[in-house]
Amino acid sequence: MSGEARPLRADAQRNRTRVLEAAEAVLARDGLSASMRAIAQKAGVGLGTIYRHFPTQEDLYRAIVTDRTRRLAEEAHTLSAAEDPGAAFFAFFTRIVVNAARNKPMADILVGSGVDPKAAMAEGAPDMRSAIETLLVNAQKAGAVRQDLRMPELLALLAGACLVAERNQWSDELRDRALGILFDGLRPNH
Amino acid sequence: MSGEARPLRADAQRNRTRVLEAAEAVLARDGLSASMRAIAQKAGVGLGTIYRHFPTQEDLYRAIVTDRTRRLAEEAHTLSAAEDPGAAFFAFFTRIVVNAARNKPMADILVGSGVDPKAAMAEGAPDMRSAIETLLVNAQKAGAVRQDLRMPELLALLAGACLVAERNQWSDELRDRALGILFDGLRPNH
DNA sequence: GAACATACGGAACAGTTGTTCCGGATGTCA
DNA sequence: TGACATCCGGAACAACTGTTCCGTATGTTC
Repeated sequence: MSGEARPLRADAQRNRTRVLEAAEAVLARDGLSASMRAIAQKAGVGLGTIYRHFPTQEDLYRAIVTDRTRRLAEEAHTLSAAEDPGAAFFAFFTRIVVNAARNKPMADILVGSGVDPKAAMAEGAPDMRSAIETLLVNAQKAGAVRQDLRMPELLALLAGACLVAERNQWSDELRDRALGILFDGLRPNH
Repeated sequence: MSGEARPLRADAQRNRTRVLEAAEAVLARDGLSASMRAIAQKAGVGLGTIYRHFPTQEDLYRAIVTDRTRRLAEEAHTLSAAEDPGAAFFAFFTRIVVNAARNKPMADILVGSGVDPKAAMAEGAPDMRSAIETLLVNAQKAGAVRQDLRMPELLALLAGACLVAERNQWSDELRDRALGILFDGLRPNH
């Protein structure tokens, strides 16, 4: 119902993207416990400026997380079109974990809309969920993933991998070793 | 060097265990973000009383976490004596995860003495680490666990499982499904 | 039961946090 | 350039946090 919003003033536009960038950096570093003051400082901006653009901390965080999530969901679609189903599935799993290592809040989204109020933060979450589900189903049809694997346990394992990744600074090698073992468990034929 | 400390006054002794019990309960519920006030209230005790017994929040938390850790390490020894190596290994893995679901800080210990200052909290951590290592080596000798599995990735996978367990209230069924898949990855012969 | 060390409770302090508010600066448009 | 809506900065507020302090109460000892 709200018509076309008049374009932002130039400085407002500039500050908005500054805040977004700073928030992304600080969130990546501190996770969901990042403070508004830290973001304001990083952005070289006053506190009021942040609140002018994002009425609430949650609004700001959601803007970022939703964006990340959507981008990942797109990647999933690209992958499932380009590669063979098995490779696409495992590649995307890895992609999410790598992403989580650099974006602390990622894992919290995946644990799902559990008890934690901050967990149900991303509007893009359902998109990503369905993207994952598509990859899973296709990989199973192709025989690259065990038939008895279902979404709940897949998400649980994915979330676990992300949670570890966001806490430790894994070497690439360790990450690959751990994921390799996990992937062996996901494959059929034991 | 400090000689025998005179026994605590009766009420002091009573309050000390009250605090410990309350802290355990609150820590299990709120994790490492539990507040001293919450613990004091749960214990039916003043704030000063807590600080008399535990000079610092970290001291209190460490007392509990260290105790838990030691008990788990003992369990590991018992298991490795009683059961066959493979069963002992997987049983203990499961045991830790179940424990983590009820004791929020557990997982944070396992991620190791990383960046997080609160992670290096438990003095019993090395004990548990070596307990796990023993179980692993024995299970490998018995051929129940793949030979190329080493401690770093094992701890990573274990930590991941614990982190998920402490966040979601898993049904027992989901937990078993997820662990089942993970265990398949840990076994030899693919 | 008196005397004394010990321990208790909770107000008070210092540091966070998210959020609000408003005087003053700044971009925009005639 | 002038006039005005828009936007900015950061002090101030309220609600938290861990921690300190001290008047009071309580257990212990003779």
